[in-house]
Amino acid sequence: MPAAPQKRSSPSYEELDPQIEALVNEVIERVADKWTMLVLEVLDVQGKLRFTRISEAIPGISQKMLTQTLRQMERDGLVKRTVYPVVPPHVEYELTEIGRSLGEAFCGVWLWAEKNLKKIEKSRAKFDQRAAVRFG
Amino acid sequence: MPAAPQKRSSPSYEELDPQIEALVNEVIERVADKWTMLVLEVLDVQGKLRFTRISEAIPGISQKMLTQTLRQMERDGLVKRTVYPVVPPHVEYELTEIGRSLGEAFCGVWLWAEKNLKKIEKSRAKFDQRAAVRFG
DNA sequence: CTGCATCCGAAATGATACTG
DNA sequence: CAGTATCATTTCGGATGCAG
Repeated sequence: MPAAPQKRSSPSYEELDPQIEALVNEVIERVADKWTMLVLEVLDVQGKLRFTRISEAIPGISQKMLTQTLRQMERDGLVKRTVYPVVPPHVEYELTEIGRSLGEAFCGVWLWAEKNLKKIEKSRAKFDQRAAVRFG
Repeated sequence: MPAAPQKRSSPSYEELDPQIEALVNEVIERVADKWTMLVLEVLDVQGKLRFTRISEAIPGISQKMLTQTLRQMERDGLVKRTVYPVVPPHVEYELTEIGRSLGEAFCGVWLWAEKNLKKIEKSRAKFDQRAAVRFG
């Protein structure tokens, strides 16, 4: 998509080839996943952890989703998986360098969410109220 | 939801009540949505736009998803919707102050993705190769 | 032009049972 | 303990038709 070259009043993201941009979008979609972010935070905060510890730290997650998420993160190089060949199995997960840097990058969003939580809730309440009025 | 208060050993993002944290997570999940981010970027770059313009700027999106996304963003106070009572209808969308600040917050993630794209692809290739070997 | 309602198939996720 | 496999369910998303 040749997207007519456009002036950006305030270049906040950078100009990119459409192709690169698509790839970046894809990466972000993957990484901005709900569980991925929670796992990221847990590992960032608590360091090296076993499978069960992580699942305990993330209340709603199923073992299926945790496995899946950890695999993806491992594949993307965000997480390092260490298996100790003992019985019963002992597996540890920890963030890699890239993983930690992603944590930092997300920090901005985290802070934003924290900071704007009240405003958002207020906005929602207002919106819902207006909607309710409309339908009597 | 009384959610048993939990101890956190080493807070990296800020110590938060589990309740606040849950809300923050919820906000992030909402906001980290695929279409939301694309709409966010388009409006950030191009400013005030009509419905059809936005849909043109985001190749894969269906009208349903665009409507849905814009509604959510409006509800969260990220987007301002202006209706000109003319016929045919004329509706314009633009980011609010909060919306723009979210754009900035996400900028870090965007840059991260751009910067680490290569590493991620390399990591994936390696991972997939190992997996392939495992299964002959 | 904008956008809501509905139907339908596809994909994501959860619950459960089982294995090394 | 750390998964895999399977099945049931929910959710998502696209297509279509209609309305203000």
